[in-house]
Amino acid sequence: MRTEHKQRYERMVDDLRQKKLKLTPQRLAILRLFCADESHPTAQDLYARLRTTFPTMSFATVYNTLDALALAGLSSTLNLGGESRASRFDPNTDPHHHAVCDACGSITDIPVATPAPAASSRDAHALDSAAPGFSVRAVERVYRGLCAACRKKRLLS
Amino acid sequence: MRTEHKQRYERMVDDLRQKKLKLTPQRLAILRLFCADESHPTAQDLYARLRTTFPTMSFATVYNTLDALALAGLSSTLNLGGESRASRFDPNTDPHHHAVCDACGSITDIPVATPAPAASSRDAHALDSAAPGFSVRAVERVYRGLCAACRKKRLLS
DNA sequence: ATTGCGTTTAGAACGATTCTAATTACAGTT
DNA sequence: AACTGTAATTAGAATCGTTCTAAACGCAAT
Ligand SMILES: [Mn+2]
Ligand SMILES: [Mn+2]
Ligand SMILES: [Zn+2]
Ligand SMILES: [Zn+2]
Repeated sequence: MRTEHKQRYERMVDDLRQKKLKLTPQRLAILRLFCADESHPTAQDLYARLRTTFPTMSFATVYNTLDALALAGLSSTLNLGGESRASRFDPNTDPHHHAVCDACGSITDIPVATPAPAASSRDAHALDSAAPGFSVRAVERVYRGLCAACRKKRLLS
Repeated sequence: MRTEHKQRYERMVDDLRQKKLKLTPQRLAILRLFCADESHPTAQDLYARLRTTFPTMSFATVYNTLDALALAGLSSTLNLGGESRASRFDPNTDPHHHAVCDACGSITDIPVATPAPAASSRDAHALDSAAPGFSVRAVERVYRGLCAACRKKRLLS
């Protein structure tokens, strides 16, 4: 998986260059951290980690850089509610779903299963009768429940 | 559909009574408005409408009442991001999905299609290999795209 | 009618995000 | 290597949505 992250980083840097955006040390530091982060971090998460090696880093810069990536389609934003209402940022551009643990809040990527034609036509029908003429651009799916670790903990108590 | 809303209202009032919560005029006004609202209103939306007929109503009361309903499982909360980051409240307790318009932000309920066993087992497998041991409590699905009205507008321009 | 305690209220506090205006520094030019 | 235009960074203020607080109120049981 290291190569995958490397590729992500390259794509991000290329995009900044191509858009004539400046390759500042702040941006590169954010990119290095973000491209390898599977945890769906909040802006706070990233800021806190960046601060240790980059004490002058500002919040606005974190948000600005994530915005630039989002504009390029290289990052997306998740709003999952729950404890903290903070947005979570996702460097994984492959279409995928999310499993969110009710107890610990961990977010896991779930690759999309190629859907059976019968099922997807049934879904399409349900959609079309409830929202006629709606044209779908994307479908998001969130599984809510308990991750393996939290389920184990719950059984012990 | 009027009867359905009436039933919702009755269930909400019954629940307050059963929980020994007081049937204040504020709560009843919120319930009357909310039980018949298919638009997934924000707290602001409800507050603004309540204020016209109930000028002393406070924000805290709106939130408190929605919390009480949520605790009873009679209301749920949606965090869809986008323009406003405000939570949307949903009095529809049937399991259902949502179609959200990118342009106008409208949210439409989509009943769940009874899934084909083949498809759901494929999904289960994808979930289990990416998040082994995760126990699912609920699945949320959001269709993003353009509603019929906004698509029409887009074609004209 | 009395009264206790749950409820409402206005406004302050809070967390997350965006904006502002002054400073800094990248990258292209000389 | 120095210069320079302009984009980016910074700290802090502002804003938005939501929750908290403490005092006043009023439902409902007696
Ligand atoms: Mn993800
Ligand atoms: Mn709904
Ligand atoms: Zn967990
Ligand atoms: Zn629309």
